[in-house]
Amino acid sequence: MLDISEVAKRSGQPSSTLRYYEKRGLIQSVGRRGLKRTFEPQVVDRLALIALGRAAGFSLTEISALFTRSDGLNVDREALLAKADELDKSIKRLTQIRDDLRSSAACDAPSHLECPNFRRVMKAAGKGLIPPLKGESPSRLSTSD
Amino acid sequence: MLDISEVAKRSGQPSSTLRYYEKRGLIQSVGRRGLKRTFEPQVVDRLALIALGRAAGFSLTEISALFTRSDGLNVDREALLAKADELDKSIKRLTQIRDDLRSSAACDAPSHLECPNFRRVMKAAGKGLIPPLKGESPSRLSTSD
DNA sequence: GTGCCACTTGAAGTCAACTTCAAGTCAAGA
DNA sequence: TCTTGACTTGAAGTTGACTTCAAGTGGCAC
Repeated sequence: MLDISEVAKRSGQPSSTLRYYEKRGLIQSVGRRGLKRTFEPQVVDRLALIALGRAAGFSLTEISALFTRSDGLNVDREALLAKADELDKSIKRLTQIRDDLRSSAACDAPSHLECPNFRRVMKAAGKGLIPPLKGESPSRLSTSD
Repeated sequence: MLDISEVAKRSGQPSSTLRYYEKRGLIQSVGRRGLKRTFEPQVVDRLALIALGRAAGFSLTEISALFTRSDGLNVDREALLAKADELDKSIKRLTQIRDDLRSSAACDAPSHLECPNFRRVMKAAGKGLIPPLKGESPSRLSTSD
């Protein structure tokens, strides 16, 4: 049995997060030693699973659903594949945007507005064909914080 | 000259967003017709530019900075390229996660925890080697809303 | 001239995933 | 025995990008 600080250490999550996850039903403590929560070592694997889900872009709500629909450690394979497909779409779109960004930068028209490529991109962006990545900027993705 | 609802129609952004953008200094109205803001048609291009930036993952603050550092329509090419590089990293990471997700789903070990691939993934995720895509889930990326 | 209705405002609310805070508790070491 | 300090709690705060709200205004059709 592990106490919360041990789980925090092993999972890399602060205990505030662990308490939050427990409140959300993502993990369970098995008892108390005095005031302190006690966790089974297994919870560390579960937290790794949650971290993977978050990395793949699952929301905590989606992750709960996965757990509910599964036996607790084995996750719905269908859902995994569906998420992989979603990621594929994201990747394609990001690739497109990246390329557009590069050709916009490379375009030597006097104004970006006169660059045919840029106009096309803007038209697409304006029409919502490139819906924004809401939330945190992807720069976060490349910083290991 | 366009009024706010015309700009909204042409840009696809609700007028609340336009007012918000103006407050943030991302766009400017040129006058009033009575109470109503008046915009130059050019603002539609600017909004398209903003939409592109958002799609590429720039925050509104970053976009302001780009405008400040540029002449208003031509954007800092360096910044564009830097963002493209950032997107490259994001894409690589998402690709990795996607593949991990697929091999986890395909793995026929009795438990995911016994799948060597899955264990590796979880270890990486747990160690923060795959920092989460915070904010909105990428599913948003594939829905054209 | 008068009523409609799209606009105006600042302030407050929303969402997700946490973090921070203030106040309290309790096992354990000196 | 008493202090220490890591834990506990619920509530409130944070961030970014907006949206929603309540109350007010004014051009324009009738």
